[in-house]
Amino acid sequence: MPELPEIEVLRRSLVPGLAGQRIVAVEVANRALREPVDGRRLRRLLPGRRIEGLRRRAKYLLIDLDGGLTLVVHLGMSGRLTLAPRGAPREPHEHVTFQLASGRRLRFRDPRRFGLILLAPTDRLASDPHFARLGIEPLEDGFDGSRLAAAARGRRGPIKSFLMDSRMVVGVGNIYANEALFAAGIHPGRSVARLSATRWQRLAEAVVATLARAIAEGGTTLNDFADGVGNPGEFQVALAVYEREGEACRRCGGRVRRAVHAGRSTYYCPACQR
DNA sequence: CGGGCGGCCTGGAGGC
DNA sequence: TGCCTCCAGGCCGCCC
Repeated sequence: MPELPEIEVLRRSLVPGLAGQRIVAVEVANRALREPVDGRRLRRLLPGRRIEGLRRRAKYLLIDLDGGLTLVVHLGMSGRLTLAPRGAPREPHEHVTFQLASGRRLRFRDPRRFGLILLAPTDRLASDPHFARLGIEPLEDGFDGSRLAAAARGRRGPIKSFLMDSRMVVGVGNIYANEALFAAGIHPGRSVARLSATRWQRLAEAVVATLARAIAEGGTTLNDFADGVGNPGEFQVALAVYEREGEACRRCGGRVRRAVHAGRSTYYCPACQR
């Protein structure tokens, strides 16, 4: 489901129901996520804590708690984090549930269990192994073509793989890499070693514009994405190339093509992207 | 060293 | 209808 826009949409949707709330209990029904959930630690450290705010880093949602702790949630491919009303029945694949003082519950569901839940001291997040090697945040000040070009110096390989490499740029997954490259008019297979400064800049601007528009549209709902209160996104209707193999390019009318880079589907218009 | 690929899991879609 | 294969929005680690 979730790339940067979906996590940002989720974050915003959860603020009203979570900010200032106290966690009163934690249940772990299934600890087998990408890394085992430390249920004992969660139950020992979370009850009684107040949620001070929600942040996002890359595709991680950061729930800051009083006492200097941060609850880190990653949705993987199929994770969902939603607020359920008091008394709502447990749902399938609901692996971790946080009971709130308001009576609502924050529940984490994840059929494929590629997600992640962990607790870390807020002031040590940056050096946590999950965060230490993350690259540039594309929606922060200073993100531009020259920073992208600098990160790519000495590297080889297709620009699409570079865009999706979280050590270089964070938050851009398969959907938005495809869409941003289309918006920039750059062929996804083009080597990072053969991109002019002008095109690096165009790409940076396309990444920002694509992510910002997707956030404004509430994210992309292909199968099952919904924000923290159940609203689906609308950006899927604006997708220019993703999952549109054989359909008409919205710009030139030619056929959208599919290829594979690093084992992932790549969609592009061979006429518009060079 | 950096890039590419398989594997982790389950469910849904499509083919036969 | 039912079974089988393939594929999926992320990420890590192994291999070359």
